[in-house]
Amino acid sequence: MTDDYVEIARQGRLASALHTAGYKLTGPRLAVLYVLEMELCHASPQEVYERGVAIYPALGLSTVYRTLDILTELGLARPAYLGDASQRFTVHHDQRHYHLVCDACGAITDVDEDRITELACSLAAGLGFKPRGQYLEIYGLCQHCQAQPARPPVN
Amino acid sequence: MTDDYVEIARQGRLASALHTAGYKLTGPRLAVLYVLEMELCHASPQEVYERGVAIYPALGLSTVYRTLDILTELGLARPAYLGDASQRFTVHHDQRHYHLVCDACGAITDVDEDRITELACSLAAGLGFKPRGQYLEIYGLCQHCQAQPARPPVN
DNA sequence: CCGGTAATTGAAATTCTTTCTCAGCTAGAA
DNA sequence: TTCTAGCTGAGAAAGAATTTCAATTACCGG
Ligand SMILES: [Zn+2]
Ligand SMILES: [Zn+2]
Ligand SMILES: [Zn+2]
Ligand SMILES: [Zn+2]
Repeated sequence: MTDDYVEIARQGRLASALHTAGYKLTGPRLAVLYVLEMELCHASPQEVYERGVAIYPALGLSTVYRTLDILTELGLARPAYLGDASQRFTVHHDQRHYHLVCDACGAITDVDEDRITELACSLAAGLGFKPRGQYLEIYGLCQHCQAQPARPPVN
Repeated sequence: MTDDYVEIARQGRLASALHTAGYKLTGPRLAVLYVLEMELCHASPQEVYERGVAIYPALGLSTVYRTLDILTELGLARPAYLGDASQRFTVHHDQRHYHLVCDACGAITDVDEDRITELACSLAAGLGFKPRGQYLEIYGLCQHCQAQPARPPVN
């Protein structure tokens, strides 16, 4: 029923990583993981909290922050500024993660491109730097906003 | 004497851009520009403020924020999270800007690499995205910290 | 060189975000 | 079922960023 999220989240990639690392899979935590995995992959703690409360009403904001911290520590999320230049966003990641961020509507498109990965790695190696993860953000106008003369389609 | 900063800052790239855009070149503002241009290219507003006060004692923190906002608006700086995952950093930029960020000591190394630029542009173009600027962050361990077993050399 | 004026300023208040503390609760191993 | 280390939410606190406002100032035009 309304608790479906527990089973779904429990089977997810994030939950399994937390479990492997020795963290308990509690209700509040699973709600946060569910939100991150099924609803928002690019979100501020506040947004995660708002969605999470809808799923698990007793959820506290502290738990959202704590869970995001754990995910970051495990390399499953990272803090980033995407566009709005002020809110703290945390996003899923896989050691490498490339974004197209629209200046006009804020839309974020994930891109996967091995060539960038290779190039970045060889570049780092050439400078004696041992890379752990890499993130590229390309800002500009999405296809939709290039046509539109004016403002945001969403929000 | 102690006012050298005014002339130096006034002749800088940032001041000239602000002037062109119609902003006044005031003492406090020039102090901030001086700091950004001559002392810190990757800094938090707080750090900019601290250095700025040394140059222009009456400087207010609000002015630092306001100046950083203007620079961002003009595309001369950008907000970013680099490493510490919590402080707001603003950095200079030139439409493209690539960083090596050390997980251990926090050192930030600028890298310029045309191949990345080309690759990113062609990638974006292929997806109908019109790029304006691009930023790559590679996290990992700098040469120094690969050797060291433990903690930060700086700070 | 000298006003006049709109832009800019710092301080303080305010708001927003993040972290900390702590007493009670709970997942999960045994 | 029991036990306990780990986890929880609430509220307090700390930190960052923004807003407000009366006083000041850059700089254009005269
Ligand atoms: Zn768009
Ligand atoms: Zn993404
Ligand atoms: Zn280092
Ligand atoms: Zn840089």
